[in-house]
Amino acid sequence: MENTRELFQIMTRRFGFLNKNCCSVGDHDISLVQSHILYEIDRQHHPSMQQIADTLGIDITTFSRQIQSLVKMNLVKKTPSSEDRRVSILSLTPGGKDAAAAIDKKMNAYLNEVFSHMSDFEKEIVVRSIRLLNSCMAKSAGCCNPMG
Amino acid sequence: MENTRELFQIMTRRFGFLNKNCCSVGDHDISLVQSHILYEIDRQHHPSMQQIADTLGIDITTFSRQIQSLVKMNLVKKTPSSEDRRVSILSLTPGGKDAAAAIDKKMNAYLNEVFSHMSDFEKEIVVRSIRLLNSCMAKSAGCCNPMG
DNA sequence: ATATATATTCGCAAAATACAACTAATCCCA
DNA sequence: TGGGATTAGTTGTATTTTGCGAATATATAT
Repeated sequence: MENTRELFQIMTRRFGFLNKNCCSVGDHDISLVQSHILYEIDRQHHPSMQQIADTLGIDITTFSRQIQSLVKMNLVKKTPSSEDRRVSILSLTPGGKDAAAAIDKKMNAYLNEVFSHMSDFEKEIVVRSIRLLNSCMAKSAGCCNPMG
Repeated sequence: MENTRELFQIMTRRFGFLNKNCCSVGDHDISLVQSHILYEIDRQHHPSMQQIADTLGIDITTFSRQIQSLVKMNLVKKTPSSEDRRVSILSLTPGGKDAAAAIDKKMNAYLNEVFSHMSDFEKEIVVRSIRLLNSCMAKSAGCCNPMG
C-alpha cells in the first residue's frame, strides 16, 4: 500500500464487492442499485421520485423503471402527493422494510466482523475518520456531492 | 450521521460517484470497469487474464471482451507467457500507462481537494485509519477479499 | 492417452441505461 | 383568468453491459 489513491481504490472496491454480495434477500434478488434505493427511501422524509434519483445520481427514466420493479416486488409503494399531484411520494412497504433491515443487518455484521480485528480505541478513530472524510467530501466543490 | 453503516454507505457511494466521474481520458471514453482493469494491470506483476478477472470479480467471458476493447483502443497488450503458452500476460501500452496516469492524477487531485479541508494531522489520522481498515477487511473471513 | 486448465468465441437472454417524445399537473404573469 | 412555460413522471426505442452455457483450440499435467 504505497500511495493514498491506492489505499482508497482498494477500500472502495472492497466495499463494492461487499455491497454486491449483500443484496440477495429472501425470495427476491435485489441489485446493488436497488439496495441503495431502498436505503434512501428509508432514510429520507417522504421523498419524491426526483429526490431519490438526484440523491443517487440516476437518470429519472432509469429510476422510474427501477421503482416499477420494486413496486412489482412489493417492496416500495408510490403515493400521489396531496400537495402536488404530479409527484409520487415513495415509501417502503412492510416487505421493503424487512428487506432494508436484512441488508442493514448483513452490512453491520460484516462491519462488526471487520472491526473485531481492531481495538475499541482503533475502531473509534476509524469511525471518526470516516465521519471527517464524509464531511470533507461534502464540502468539496468538485464532483460527487449528491447528498446535499 | 447516526450509525456506522450509514457512514460507510454514504462514503462508498461518494467514491462510486467519484470513480464514475473520473473515467473520460483523452480521446477515449473509459468505463468504470475499464479503469479498474487498467489500474490492476498496472499494479500486478505480469498478470494473466484469469488473475485480473478474479481480482475484479468479473466473469472471464465478459473480461475477455473488455480486454479486446482495450487492445483495440491501444491501451493494453497481450503477450503469450513463455512459461505456459496457454496464458496471456497483460501489460499496459504507453498509451495505457498515460491513461492510467491521467486517471490517477484526477483521483489524487480530488483526494487532495478533500484533504485540503483538514489539517495535516487529521489527514495523517484518516490515511492511517483507511490503511487499518483495509488490513482488517483483508483479514476478514467473510466476503470481499479479492486482493489477496 | 486422458484429463485438466487457460482462454476465445458464439448465441442467447436479462438488465441497466440514455435519449426523445409524450402526458398530466402546476406555475406564472400579462 | 387564460395560455404558454415548466416540472414530474412515464413510455418507446435503441444501445450497452453483463452473465451463462456450450463448443472450440491449445497447452499442460498425470
